Amino acid sequence: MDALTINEAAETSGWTPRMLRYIEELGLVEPPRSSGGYRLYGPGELQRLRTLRELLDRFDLGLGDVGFARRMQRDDALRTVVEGWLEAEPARPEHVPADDWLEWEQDKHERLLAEAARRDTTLTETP
Amino acid sequence: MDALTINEAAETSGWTPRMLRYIEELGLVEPPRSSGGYRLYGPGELQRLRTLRELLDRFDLGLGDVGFARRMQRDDALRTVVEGWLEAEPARPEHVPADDWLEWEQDKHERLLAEAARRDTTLTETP
DNA sequence: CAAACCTTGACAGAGCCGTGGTAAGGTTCC
DNA sequence: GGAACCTTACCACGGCTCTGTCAAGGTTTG
Repeated sequence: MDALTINEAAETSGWTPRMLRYIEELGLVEPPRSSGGYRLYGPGELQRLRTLRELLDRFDLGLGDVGFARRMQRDDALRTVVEGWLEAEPARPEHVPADDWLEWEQDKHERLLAEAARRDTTLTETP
Repeated sequence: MDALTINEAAETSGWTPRMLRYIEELGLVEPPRSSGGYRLYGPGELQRLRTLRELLDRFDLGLGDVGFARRMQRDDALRTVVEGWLEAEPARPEHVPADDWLEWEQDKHERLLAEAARRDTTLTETP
């Protein structure tokens, strides 16, 4: 019986029960449930909750930030497109004529977005 | 003279001038400046601004989300720790006794946070 | 079975985010 | 040199995030 109920978990982790429910809603820490529906926080969940707090304090993040990171990690299309966009940031290479560069950029993003679209439809189209 | 000034760039990109300044503030699109301080949007910046809009619409993101992704990409310590935290999420492996698993988890996070600290101090301590 | 706990759902407020506007002043260029 | 543009720096406001609290009802356990 080393699983804590929500109020106990709140006390040991430093979060409030309300926040524990919110954190679960964001998909960050999702404890298993008892047969009656009670959340059961085991050592793993408690550890995650403590390190989560450290993470937020240390880097001044919000729960939403970590939630977004989680989403990026799970959604291949999202991650690919965002990373593609960010990678295109560096200054224009001087050795490539501006026109060609633009064309290359456009092509690249079209490819990325097209790929994302393909995955979307692959996932959603179920006739 | 194929560099547009902020109002022209706003018109062609669909953003408002106010938003272009905000986007720059977030570090997402930082156009070079004229000698007098005017922002100069070249083809590359315009392309980035258009794809940024697409990106936000397509995945229902906020500018803050992309800003956070950018921060993660540039800050090694941040990326390492966040990814480490997220990777620890999967369910407890059944074949590892709970106590050992917890210990392993703690060690892992301590290592990650310690590494982050080391990088911080390496960067900030300049006696 | 009853006390003490848990559940979901709703409302509520403080604070931040995205956005617009405006003012005071500098730059460009005809 | 002056019209038209740009700069930064503020104030403002609707909406969303985070957090608390309460209500109505189900679960656990002595």
